[in-house]
Amino acid sequence: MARIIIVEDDSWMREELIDILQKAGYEAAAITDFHDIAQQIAALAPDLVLLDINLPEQSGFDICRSLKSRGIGPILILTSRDKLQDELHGLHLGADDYLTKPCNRDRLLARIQNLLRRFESQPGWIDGGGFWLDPNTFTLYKGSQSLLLSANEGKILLALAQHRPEIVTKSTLSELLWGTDQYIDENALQVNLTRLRKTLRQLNLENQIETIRGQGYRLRG
Amino acid sequence: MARIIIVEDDSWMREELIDILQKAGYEAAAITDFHDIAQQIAALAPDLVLLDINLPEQSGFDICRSLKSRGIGPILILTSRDKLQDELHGLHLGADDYLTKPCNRDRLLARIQNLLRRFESQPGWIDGGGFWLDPNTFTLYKGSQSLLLSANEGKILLALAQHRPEIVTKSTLSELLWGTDQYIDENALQVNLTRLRKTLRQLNLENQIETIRGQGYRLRG
DNA sequence: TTTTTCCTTACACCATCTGTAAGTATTTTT
DNA sequence: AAAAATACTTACAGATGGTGTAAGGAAAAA
Repeated sequence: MARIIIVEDDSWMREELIDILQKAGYEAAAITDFHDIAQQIAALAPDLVLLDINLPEQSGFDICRSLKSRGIGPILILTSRDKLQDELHGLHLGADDYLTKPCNRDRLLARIQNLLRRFESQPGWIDGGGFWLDPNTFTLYKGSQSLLLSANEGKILLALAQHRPEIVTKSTLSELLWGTDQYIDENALQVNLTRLRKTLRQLNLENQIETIRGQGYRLRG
Repeated sequence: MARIIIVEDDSWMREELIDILQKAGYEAAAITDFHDIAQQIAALAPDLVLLDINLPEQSGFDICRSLKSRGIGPILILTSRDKLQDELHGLHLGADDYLTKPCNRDRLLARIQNLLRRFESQPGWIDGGGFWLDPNTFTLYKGSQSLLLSANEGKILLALAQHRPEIVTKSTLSELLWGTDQYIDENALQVNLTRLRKTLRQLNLENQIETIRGQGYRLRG
């Protein structure tokens, strides 16, 4: 059974977490000495780390990075809701998932289960049919070739790949790019589609994106 | 095994190079379509580019510059001209080393091995003292903040962090940026140092880089 | 003080990304 | 078949960011 190491300075919360996890069948333990945290965790070789981002001595972010630099993971970050926006949004700090406190028991277990499963066999790439897409860097792979997409190209293609082979409406894409489903200027979206198609053609990916007239687009396959 | 892409218009030479490299255990392939060369190479994501500077259609110099601007490298220039001016020109354009034709087999392989070692990508994060640096993406982390460095900034900071707290000479940095230890234009290096320091200041990292007068720079800590 | 070394700022060039505009092509409807 | 609606493409221009050059200022050493 998976071993989970908890880093949490609030002792009540700590005991609570250990209890929940052990009852769920995990091997759970907590760090109580907050010196050289990364070192300790590394020695314990956990299958998952539960890390509170608000620690007294050392920044949770630094610990997270230190762990990742040692190849340890996955890491599930615990944070209060108000700090989430500021600190975690769009940040590549190496954490694999995050959870806002106070946390619901079921949600916590779901996240952990998900994360453990993901870490077993998840390459971090999305299958687009005839190609692969790295959702973090927007790098497109086909065979031995690769290509870096622009931000707009990446967002569109990722949405299409995630919903493949279903239709993604134009208003959905519009909201993705400009944060509004107002969908005022449809031409801008079309231009971006043209550019994406042109880019795909560089890897000999022809006719991947199908137009559904009056609705939106979808990825073949 | 490392993938090497060859750009050489002389078909005999091309086959010869492929043969040598493949027998040496490399994955070697050549560009045969001399249209949009930089684009092709970029898509192939090579570990090293072997570039003949005398090409029929497009100037090898232009290709070299284009590749470097996309962060592709290292580049080993092949030249039959033995004009020193041209070669220095090439190196200053971003080539990482050069070789005169006709080339000795052993020397070619030695240069390649050397270059590949120099450009090996590293895993994980480098501890810079008050910050962390991702050596692959040149992302700078401090606490909850992160920042993407430019190519030059990243190269310099990475070198400093790797040798911390030792001194990195200016000629070393010059070679890192422009592929030559000639250290011709020291001002360009200083400007890049200024820019790096300014960028570090954005994360409240003051006085991290110390100047060792007459020698070079080093990272405090 | 004088000289050497280092730092900073402003400028110009280039590449990339992106939305706008205008015209073309395709499909649907009448 | 013609008209209308929808989708596509191309060219242009503004914005942004990275870079080397040039020139002058600042700091340290002689």
